[in-house]
Amino acid sequence: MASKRAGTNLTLKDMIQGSGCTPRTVRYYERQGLLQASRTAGGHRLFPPAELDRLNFIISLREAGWSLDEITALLSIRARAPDDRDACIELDHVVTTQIERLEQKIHILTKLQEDLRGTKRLLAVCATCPERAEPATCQTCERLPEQQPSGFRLTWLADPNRKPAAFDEPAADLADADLGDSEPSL
Amino acid sequence: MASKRAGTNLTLKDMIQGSGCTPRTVRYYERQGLLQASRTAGGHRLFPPAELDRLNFIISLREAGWSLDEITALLSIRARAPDDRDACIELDHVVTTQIERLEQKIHILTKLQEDLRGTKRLLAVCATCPERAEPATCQTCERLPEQQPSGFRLTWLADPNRKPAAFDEPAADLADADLGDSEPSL
DNA sequence: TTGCTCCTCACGTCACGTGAGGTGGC
DNA sequence: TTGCTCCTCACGTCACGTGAGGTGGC
Repeated sequence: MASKRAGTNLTLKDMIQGSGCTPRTVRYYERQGLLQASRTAGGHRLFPPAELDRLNFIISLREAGWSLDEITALLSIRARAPDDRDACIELDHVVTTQIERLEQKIHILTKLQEDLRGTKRLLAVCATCPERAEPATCQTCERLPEQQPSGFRLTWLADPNRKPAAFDEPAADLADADLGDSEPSL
Repeated sequence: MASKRAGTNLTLKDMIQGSGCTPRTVRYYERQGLLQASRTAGGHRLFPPAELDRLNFIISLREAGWSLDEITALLSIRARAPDDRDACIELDHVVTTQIERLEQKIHILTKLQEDLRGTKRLLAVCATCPERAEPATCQTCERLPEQQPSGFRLTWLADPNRKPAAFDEPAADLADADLGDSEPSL
């Protein structure tokens, strides 16, 4: 009743420093019931050390694209299940599904990373460009390979005068037309 | 003025099928100016084929954690830059930073995946548990290794009677106390 | 005692989702 | 002509962010 020092417990600051997230996020998670905290006499939060593990696990799942509701459900499977056999089966199912979802997500991010590495290589070519070219003329530049990463095509070769696509014409037509009224399109 | 068939252009449906996202997302991106579309006489959207590439690139960047504002900025770097030299330097900088951010994110997701694989292995052990045990007693189970993945600890070993952490006591005390008034904590 | 941190409202925002009610197009 | 898709409001939601104004604690 009197011994309410921080003691072995963690303050909000400890939680921030141990996780890298913002104070607002920690408070929000506590209000949503994802984290549990006691209070000092002055109303400051005190977290048991295990809550930091829990916070970091929650953050990882958020990075992986889980909603807070999904995370809440995962963390309460064993408590909610009628018995441990059911809980074990359900947990295994959720975990298995998530491992596959992660596989896909990692695949997408790895492909994006490769695309950006390729983009960087081609930008290095353009950095030594002998002429001050327009994006439209870059599209036929013989210093560039036939196949280019989409990051390069979309950031470097895209027509800066992208119009509202009002006409039913192939993109090739844009290469030698409309270079007169150039507005950087803000 | 008259030839407003779909022709080489893509309908909303084509965009959905080619990207896997929802119609709402495509409409939202168009309204935000991230995608461009013409309209049929009846008001239906028509997208130039290149917009599908753009959409898929946007989706990848969203998966990687970019905001739509960041994506808009990236896609307009060359159009906004005073000249190509500047644009090239800025693009290279953004791309380089993003490659590193992706490295970190992939690392986090890979670690989570490994953690979940370990969790799955231990759940297989618990699935053949000879006794109907409580989470608290599981914590000292000799069939489990000393070090356990955090996913396993947090979903399987966590005290189902997690209390508001009102006392400044180590978690170990919870293992052999308070098993009387069990409420599944909804 | 000072300064930094913490607190609670309350409103804002980003990226969409969800109906409601009506129209286009093969 | 029927059915499926598309359209635009308009309001809701999720996961926080952003001040405003005040208090705790080493």
